[in-house]
Amino acid sequence: MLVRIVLYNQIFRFAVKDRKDISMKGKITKELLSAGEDLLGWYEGSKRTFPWRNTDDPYRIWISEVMLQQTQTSRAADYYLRWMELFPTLEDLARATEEGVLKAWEGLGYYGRAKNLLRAARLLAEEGRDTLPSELHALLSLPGVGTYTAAAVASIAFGLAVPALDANAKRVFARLTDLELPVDRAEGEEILRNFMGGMMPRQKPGDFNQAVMDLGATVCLSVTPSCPLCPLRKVCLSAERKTIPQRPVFSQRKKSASIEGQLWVLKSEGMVCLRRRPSKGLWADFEEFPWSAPPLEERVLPFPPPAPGFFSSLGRVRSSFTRWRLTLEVLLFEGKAGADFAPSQARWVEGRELETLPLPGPSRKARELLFAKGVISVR
DNA sequence: GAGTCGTGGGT
DNA sequence: TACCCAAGACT
Repeated sequence: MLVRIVLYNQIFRFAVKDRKDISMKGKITKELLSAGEDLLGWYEGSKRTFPWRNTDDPYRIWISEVMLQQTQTSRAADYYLRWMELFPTLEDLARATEEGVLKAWEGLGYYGRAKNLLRAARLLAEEGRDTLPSELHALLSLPGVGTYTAAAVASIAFGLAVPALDANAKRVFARLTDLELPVDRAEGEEILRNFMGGMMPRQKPGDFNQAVMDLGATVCLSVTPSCPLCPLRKVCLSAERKTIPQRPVFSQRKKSASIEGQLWVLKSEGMVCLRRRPSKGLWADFEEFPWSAPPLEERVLPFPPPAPGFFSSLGRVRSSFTRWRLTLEVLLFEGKAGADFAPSQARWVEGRELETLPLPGPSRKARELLFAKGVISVR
């Protein structure tokens, strides 16, 4: 709760206070404020079109913002449209099942987001609400809503003047201020959030936040920025000093490691064998084909591995998360359950059930292999 | 603060 | 191929 209050104070300053206390090596000047207006003008002519920009429904904006956490817009669009057909309102979502929500989220990653959406919808429904609250602190109290998402929803759906500091905004303002501090640490973030909040025009905060993101996604690119096209080039300290390629600065990038292993598809009379994952950690609560990739995951398999000679390889599937790059060989065992293999802590499901079951990445790709190779015939 | 949590496209 | 990284939140 304390954390929530601190976050709340961090972004709430800009909803109530003036353009003071900008802890930049410079201040919010008239030129900068004017540039902010220029950016709004640029946005009017250059903004991207997305399905979530056709609405002012706070529920829809909330869903889109959560889907877009660490996710590129091009991937979220289809999921958003499908989600709105399945769960068009907050009440619909509150009545949904977790399996239904996870199935709708399947393939989008960070599945805690979907679980949190459901939790939040149920919490709000219990309070008798039919839409999102408009107060910043109430938004922040929802599971899965942090500083960025609260500010985005508050500004876009409710017109509150709070800066939504996402990765795009960090890049844009780290360059504008030529910030040498890392943008993934509290000190750097605080400076950038102050700067952005100070520069933000008070009349269209939602448009301003989205303008910054669009600028970061189409002009102020990470590797190949188009500075000549930038409406902020005249006030960009980094462009002036030719430090664009060095901005923004990140504190640490951890290296990743490759791991190889095997994934087993046990098939017996049209049925396949799945196990359930633990309720915490990676792919929590999902069912999946059993796999092993020591030393990353040395879990007890639900069966003694079948004798060699009865299997065929269907190909490889890849998946990466945190600092691991996982490659699994998909091995198919066809035989008779009980005789050729005897799973213990697993369940058998009909092949066609795989379609409706939410599966984690490797199992999802293995399922596609099964369908593609006609091992299981549905569709 | 540092780790964890997914995925697929871009270079 | 082997990286990088994107509309972050949580523990």
